[in-house]
Amino acid sequence: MSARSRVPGEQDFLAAYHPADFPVFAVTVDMALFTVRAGVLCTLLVQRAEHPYLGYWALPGGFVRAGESVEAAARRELAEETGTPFAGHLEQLRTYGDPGRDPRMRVVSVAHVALAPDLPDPVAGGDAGSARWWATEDMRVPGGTGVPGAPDAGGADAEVPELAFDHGQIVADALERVRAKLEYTTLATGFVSEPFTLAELRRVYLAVWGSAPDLGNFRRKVLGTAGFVVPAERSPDPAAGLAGGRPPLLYRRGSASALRPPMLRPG
Amino acid sequence: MSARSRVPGEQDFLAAYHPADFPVFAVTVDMALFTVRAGVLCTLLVQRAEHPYLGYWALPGGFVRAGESVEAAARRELAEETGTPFAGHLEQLRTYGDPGRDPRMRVVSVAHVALAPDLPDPVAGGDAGSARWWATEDMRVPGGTGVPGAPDAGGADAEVPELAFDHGQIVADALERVRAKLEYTTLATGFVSEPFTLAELRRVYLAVWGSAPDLGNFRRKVLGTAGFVVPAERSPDPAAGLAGGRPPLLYRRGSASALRPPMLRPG
DNA sequence: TCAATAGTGTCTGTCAGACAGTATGTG
DNA sequence: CACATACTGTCTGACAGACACTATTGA
Repeated sequence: MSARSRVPGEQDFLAAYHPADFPVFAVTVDMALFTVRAGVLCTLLVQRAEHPYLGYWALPGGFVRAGESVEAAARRELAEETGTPFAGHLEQLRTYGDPGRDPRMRVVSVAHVALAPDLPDPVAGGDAGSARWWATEDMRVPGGTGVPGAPDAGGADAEVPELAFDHGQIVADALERVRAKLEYTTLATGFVSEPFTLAELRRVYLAVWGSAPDLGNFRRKVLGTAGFVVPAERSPDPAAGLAGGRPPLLYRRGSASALRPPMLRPG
Repeated sequence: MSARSRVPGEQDFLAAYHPADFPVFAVTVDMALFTVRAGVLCTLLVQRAEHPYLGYWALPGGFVRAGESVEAAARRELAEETGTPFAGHLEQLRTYGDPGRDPRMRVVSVAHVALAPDLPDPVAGGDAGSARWWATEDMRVPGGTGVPGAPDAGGADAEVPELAFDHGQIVADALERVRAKLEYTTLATGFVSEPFTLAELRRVYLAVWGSAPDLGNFRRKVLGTAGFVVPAERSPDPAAGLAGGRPPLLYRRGSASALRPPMLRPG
């Protein structure tokens, strides 16, 4: 950027520049926000209160504002939905820009994946008529089979949301991204709040993959990977004593992010 | 999509809809196109003939047209640069949309990664002043160290292009994507033209990673992975006899796309 | 016969899958 | 004590790293 000023004539050019005839787009962000609640992988959806797709469920999102970066727009939307500055993991997924995906006008949406530990029920208000967590397993998603084998949140005849726009495809792509990153990164720690036990961390894999790695092998992999987790002080927490059994050791997230070699999904 | 028409009032709403006051963007595609030429990983750049960044080198790309999908725009740009419909691998990389990345107006660019075997020198003409292949190793890229150990195309004091916009960052991200995908997919076969030898395929890894896997282990992995490559008929090609030595077996791309477990980079 | 390229065999360590066992808490 | 949860040990097979070896061509 700093080297640009040395091009002769550029300032004059820019001063005289007027946008030419190119197509005009709206740019939005859509957030596939995941959390694990009671052992079930959940996705946040909002029910549309306006046309098009009135009454359908959609990913939270909105327009990118003038002067606002795409990532800033994503964080703003997350903060609006959760009521606090977003502290979890956020990454870009991909951009969906087919003509006709929004019947109003030409919109390209930069979809993101976000995840955080055990988020509360969404705050009321906002531009959405209503917002709630849905078990990702229950969402009818293109090519997706849900999460077979995971604890069932709503039974076989649970409600299923009808998704607006191409948001079913976005959820499917986001879910596959999260499943894949659990294999070769330490992303799973982003689903648990600190301090956490290894059993809690393993239940994240169960919720996301639908099956958990063998207990012993899982412990060996996690504890044998430098920086995956670090021991935490044993809290004098008596509230955890609701279940009889040996009290578990506690851990916090480590500094490592990659897993080499990866932890492969069973099956 | 077909279920939408059942929402009462939607057609009326859309008929009366006028775009509200939201920011207006231009949407472009930028193509990080890779090929291997004479054992060297190369990237196509075009020299800008206009402000801003006049004289700087940029990734080929352009505006997405009205009614055109983002992927169609990417394929159109590739065809314009190479002179033929693009037959290689194409995938979306990520979207770059920081305000200020283009001084003229607000632009979000959907960057793509493309690769193909041994592409020829670019065709003259087009909107670019000139286009040429650059050794990816020679490109000054944020956080990048080039490809140490690979055959050197231009010597230690080779020319280095100065990149326009944030294209240095895009090239760095694209290179890392390709390097990573060589580990867990069969993407490397997209760099060689059929039929190919295992030595040629291995030289792809050398060019992209800067170091090649051990010969014996590489053959074991490739031939032991069902669908990575399939044997081709031994061509009666006498032109290949320019070098003394045992004539190699020939292969074609197989149907497999994933490598489980992956082939890890050395180092 | 030599040089040059292609291809094979094998030893070894690492690590994941499978699963049986031990430890430590509560009622 | 039984019981529940947490944690450890170990056998085995798959596979990658390292490297020595054989094969087939042309000059």
